[in-house]
Amino acid sequence: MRDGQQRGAQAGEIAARLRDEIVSGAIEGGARLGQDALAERFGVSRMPVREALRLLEAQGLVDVPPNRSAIVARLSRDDLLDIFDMRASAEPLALGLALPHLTNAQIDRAAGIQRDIEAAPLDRFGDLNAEFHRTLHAPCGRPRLLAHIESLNALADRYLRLAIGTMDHQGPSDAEHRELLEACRARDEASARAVLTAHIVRARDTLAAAFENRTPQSGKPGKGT
Amino acid sequence: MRDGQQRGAQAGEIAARLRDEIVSGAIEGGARLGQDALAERFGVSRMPVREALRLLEAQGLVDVPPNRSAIVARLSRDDLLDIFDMRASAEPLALGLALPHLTNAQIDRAAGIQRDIEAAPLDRFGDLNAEFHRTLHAPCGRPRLLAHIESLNALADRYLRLAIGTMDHQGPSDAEHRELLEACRARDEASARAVLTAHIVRARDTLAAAFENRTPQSGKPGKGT
DNA sequence: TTTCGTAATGTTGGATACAATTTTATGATC
DNA sequence: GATCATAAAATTGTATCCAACATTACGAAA
Repeated sequence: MRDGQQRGAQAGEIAARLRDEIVSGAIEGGARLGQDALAERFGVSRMPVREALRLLEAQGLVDVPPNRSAIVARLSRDDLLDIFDMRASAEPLALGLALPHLTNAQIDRAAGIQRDIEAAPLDRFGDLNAEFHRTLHAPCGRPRLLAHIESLNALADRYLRLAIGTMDHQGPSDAEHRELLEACRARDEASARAVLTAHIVRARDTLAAAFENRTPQSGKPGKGT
Repeated sequence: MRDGQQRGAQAGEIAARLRDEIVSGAIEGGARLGQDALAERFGVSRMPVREALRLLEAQGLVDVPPNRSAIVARLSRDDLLDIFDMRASAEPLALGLALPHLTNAQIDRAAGIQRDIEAAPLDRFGDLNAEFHRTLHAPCGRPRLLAHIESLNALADRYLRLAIGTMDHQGPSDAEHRELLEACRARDEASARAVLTAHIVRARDTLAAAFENRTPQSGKPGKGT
């Protein structure tokens, strides 16, 4: 970690790596993130670690209570609904704004990503799926909205990984993605928004059901690394 | 500043005071926020100042480029549209979710706030208006959604203050608030959402028009304190 | 005069050191 | 054995110090 990066980038780098581990489930909800342990692990002082934790807090992935160790945000059914309803509200907005500026080349690119999704292993679904939607949303030209959606996707991925493979999510998702591409090709905003909303709402309900039947994760703290 | 606060609260306190000054326009967009100057002004070291700047950055009120001084986010028409379209998407969602849990007492409280709005001086409109909407949204029980809306309102207030008084915003706004209260009393979700959406979209368009005719703020840096 | 390169100044990022708070461990008392 | 008070250890918050980067000032050359 020490070398090979610009001066003000340590916090961002640490945040990115922690984010990956939290989203992937390598670090479970409720785990303690001690500043000292993290600093030693990444070979830096506690200062960039603190900034990284603040970044993750702003994104909603960790909770940083005053004078106490940071805690990885716990998963809950209410939180899942909170996140996915926000997605169902924000993403169709971005798509609708992007549609008039969307080029056929961009739609083709999204279609290519969808082919990758159907061919690639399941553990890459999260990243590819985000890339698919990002391609369709980007032309909206709204930096704040896009950042908001990215942030929500990171939160949503934690729930997705819990359920992926356990339920029949992939089949319907692929079909909906193709429907979405068709609506985009036709530049049919109402249809595209409706398909996307239904896509997210169905994912929400599928994941909520899967979340209830999950193998209960160890509720105890679990010393963090 | 030194006394009268808990140990881990300096950053939050500083952030709150800076936020007020930015939102109220006391510090203009583009102003430099030097860590040293802020630390001296608040009578603390640069460390809590840095955290405060990160908080404000996460909220989108300042830009913190690496190795350079923080800058108060500049206002722009595109940014205004970005913010208000997100509000028009998020707030009706919160209202719709809150409506089934909304009590008559809460609606009465909102009506009381609306009476205050119509009586109070214009410079209190921002706070009271936020309180009015907060009262109606709170029962939705979605912490992330509510925090998102609060954050957007702080951003929106900057544009509101630019235009307040210059255009006929107050009249329509009061009427729309009363319409909204009626729809809530009738527990008519579709109507309430429609009224709120129109309320925000009209505000967006009014403020966008006012923004074009604004007295051009000094585009130069302006040493910030 | 303009432009480019270099030095001086100012400002931020990170490391170390210390103070305050929380947490855990210990022991006394019921 | 359980509970509460007290003390030790661990952990965070803040201050101070140094190094790296950026900006500005200055001067030389075209």
